[in-house]
Amino acid sequence: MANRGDKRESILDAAVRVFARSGFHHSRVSEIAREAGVADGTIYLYFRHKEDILIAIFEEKMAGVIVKLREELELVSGAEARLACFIEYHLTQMSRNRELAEVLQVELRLSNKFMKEYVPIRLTEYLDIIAEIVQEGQKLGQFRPELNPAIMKRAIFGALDELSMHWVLTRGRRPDLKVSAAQLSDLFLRGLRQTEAPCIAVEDLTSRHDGSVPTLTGGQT
Amino acid sequence: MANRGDKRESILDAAVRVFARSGFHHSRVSEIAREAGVADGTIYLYFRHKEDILIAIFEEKMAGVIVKLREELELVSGAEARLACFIEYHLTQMSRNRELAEVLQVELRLSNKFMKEYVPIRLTEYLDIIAEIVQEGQKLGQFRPELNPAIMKRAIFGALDELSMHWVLTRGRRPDLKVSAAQLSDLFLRGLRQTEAPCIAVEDLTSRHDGSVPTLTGGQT
Amino acid sequence: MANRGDKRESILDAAVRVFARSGFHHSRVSEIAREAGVADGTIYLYFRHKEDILIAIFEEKMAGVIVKLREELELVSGAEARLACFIEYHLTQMSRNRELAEVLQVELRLSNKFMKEYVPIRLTEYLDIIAEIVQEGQKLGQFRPELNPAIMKRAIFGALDELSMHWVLTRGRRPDLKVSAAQLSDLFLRGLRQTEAPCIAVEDLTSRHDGSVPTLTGGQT
Amino acid sequence: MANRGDKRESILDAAVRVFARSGFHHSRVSEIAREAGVADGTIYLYFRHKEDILIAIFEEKMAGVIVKLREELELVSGAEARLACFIEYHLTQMSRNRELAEVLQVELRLSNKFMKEYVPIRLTEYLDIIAEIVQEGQKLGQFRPELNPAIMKRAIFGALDELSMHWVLTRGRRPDLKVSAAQLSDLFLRGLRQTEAPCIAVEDLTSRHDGSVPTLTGGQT
DNA sequence: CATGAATGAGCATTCATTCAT
DNA sequence: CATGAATGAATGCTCATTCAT
Repeated sequence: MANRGDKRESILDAAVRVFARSGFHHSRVSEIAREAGVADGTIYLYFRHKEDILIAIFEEKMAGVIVKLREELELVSGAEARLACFIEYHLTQMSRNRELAEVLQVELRLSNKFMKEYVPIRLTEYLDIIAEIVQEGQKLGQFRPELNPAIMKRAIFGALDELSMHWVLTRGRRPDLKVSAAQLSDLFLRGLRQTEAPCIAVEDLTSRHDGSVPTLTGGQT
Repeated sequence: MANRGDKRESILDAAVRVFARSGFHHSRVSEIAREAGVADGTIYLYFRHKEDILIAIFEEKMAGVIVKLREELELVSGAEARLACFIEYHLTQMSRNRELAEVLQVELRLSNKFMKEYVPIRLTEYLDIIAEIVQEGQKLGQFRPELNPAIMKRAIFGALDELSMHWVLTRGRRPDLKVSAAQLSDLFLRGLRQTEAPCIAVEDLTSRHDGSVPTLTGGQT
Repeated sequence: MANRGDKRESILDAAVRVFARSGFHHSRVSEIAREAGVADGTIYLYFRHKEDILIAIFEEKMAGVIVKLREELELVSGAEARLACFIEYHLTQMSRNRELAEVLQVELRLSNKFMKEYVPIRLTEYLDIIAEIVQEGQKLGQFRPELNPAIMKRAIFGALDELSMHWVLTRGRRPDLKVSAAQLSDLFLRGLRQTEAPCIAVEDLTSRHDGSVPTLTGGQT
Repeated sequence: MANRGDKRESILDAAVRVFARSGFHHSRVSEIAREAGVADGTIYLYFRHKEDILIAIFEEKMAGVIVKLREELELVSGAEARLACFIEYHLTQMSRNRELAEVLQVELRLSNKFMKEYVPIRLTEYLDIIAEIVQEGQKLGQFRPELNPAIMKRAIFGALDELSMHWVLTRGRRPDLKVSAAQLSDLFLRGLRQTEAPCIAVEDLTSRHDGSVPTLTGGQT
């Protein structure tokens, strides 16, 4: 524990373990302190309150996830492949680190501050990666231009998140996330994809819902 | 307030107002009691804990939603139209009752008991309606049989839920849910739909992920 | 349950069982009501409050005890034999009815009202029986006149009560109350008894403590 | 209030005053805190529950009483004189500190935990001092060997306790404890004492109760 | 007399946070 | 920087008792 960063880090790591073990609300700050090997008061030199730790876990871990995610995406070319890569990466993270997944999926959502006050910079960044991929696909003519990337990013993230949540909350034999990833990729890629020879049915459908032309972004971002 | 049901109902209604106004954690049981016009103790004749009220709100309101949803679905024929109907119905509910939406989307998730101990019967039922529609489409040859309904239901619900959450949490000008519904319908229907003449690309995609044949349900239900 | 007396009686009996089982503080009035087969409110037609039941148990049961005790004492003649009879009778009651003994020895003392507000008519009566025996012995020249019956009655009752309490609170193999009775009789009779030829030592002792003559009643009654 | 011990002590002293004034059940923890000049929470750094304070008062004060009692007993020689000393000491304590006596005699007994869960180490120690004196007297041939010290200690303590309780609960002119002490000493010493020339009557009495020889200890300790 | 739904007073305890050292 | 003893706000829930029927 040579420098400031290390102590902060050890508190965060301790918190992940404690939160995963006891849940956020039942975790005592003093327990995190003990687990981290520091005094109670020391924690307040690095974090403003208990929920700050939770949010810091999210920010810090998400930052790492995003960096690695971008690296993965670099290795793949084409919007389709990249989206599939994103989906698989997201779900793969779950099984990589059970404790962290538990904290990010469940405990984080139990925090008032996170849900209501916090502006999730990293989450926005994460979602925007999806939007970027969608836009890239649209630019290259692979994905349909009439689909609003701001809505697509939430649809795709929502699907991933729901499946992740289900996986984390499942006791006993968990669903195979490989299969889930394959299915979601299949579903979303087909949904997004530009049909070489657009069928009449598609046009009908689109018009049936809002009667508007491809630029139906609805102002959402 | 003639009978038992009425008193219970008035407590639930009061709770929705109070929870939406102050948030679950900051709501005092005594405030709910005052708002409902009963004594504090009376609440405990109908509910075991404060969180019980929250869960009852969910169960009760969902039960109503499900009944009306099924009625709506009766009016529409064909898996495609029914899925579109479902999606629109889900998002439409949000704007119908802001207070209730706030409670169900945000406050409910802040409850430990709900997230961890509660077995969400109504939610399961709700999700299964999606699965039924998907299966119906598969049976009729409209939707691709290789897609696992148990995964699809979560993907679709997750997307709806994420967009709902975003809508509820947005301060200021909210996204147009009509547009969101249209986009989601478009996305998912295309994703699910059986292409008359399956393109080679699709087969490639499927095989790329798991190399298996259409029945990749992965044992998930 | 033909008449008023019966219902009152059944409530008292139920209360003894419930108090012995759960302790006074943990016993719910509603539980006593259920056990007695009456409605909660009915109890308040016969008793003013919960502690009233406890005190009524004491009064009622003591009344019976006193009646039978007096009958027993009638059969014996002589102050010495009567005191021995009293002692044995008191301790014998314990093992007769475990539940009642538990309630009278332990639960009753846990009641604020009993300890502080209640004027224990029956207990006074009970104690006075001891005093009467002592006075009888003094009148007949069997017991020493310098001993104050008002103090003796408390000394003897206190000894009996402490041994009873110990017996009730003992888990496992309980002390043999027959032996205790024999020892107490031996102790107190010797202590009270007029020695034909008073030894010098006794006079020394008495004078050592207060230097007064035999009539040291100290005004206590 | 320089150190830890002082703070604990001031809480105990405050508690004695508050308990004596309002009774244990009606005393608020916050009132004790105010009286002691500490925060409510501070009390829980030194005691686990409210009842813990009560029990600590007993343990702590009894420890002091026992120490001083042993000192007093050192000054006196002979089992007889020592028993008389014990009796006088016990009753003298009452009038020394009215508040403490009130708490130890009345409030303490109103505590469920004290009566049922607590193992009274100090009380046992206190009782055993009586037993030791009795045994000493028996060894020296002053007290009758057939009397079981384990029963005697409870008889003597019970008598003292009953007289103490009566004294504490008496409103108005209280009995003179000096007189009570003298009477009890007289009673018990005569009861215990070995008669130089045992009268026939005594043997009769002993045999009347159990027909056994002097070793009737009944296994009690 | 009997009921039992409704009442509402009452408070110990926890634990995040602070700050003097 | 680090400590950890001290703080004190904050409230859900129980259950004896009532009283309209």
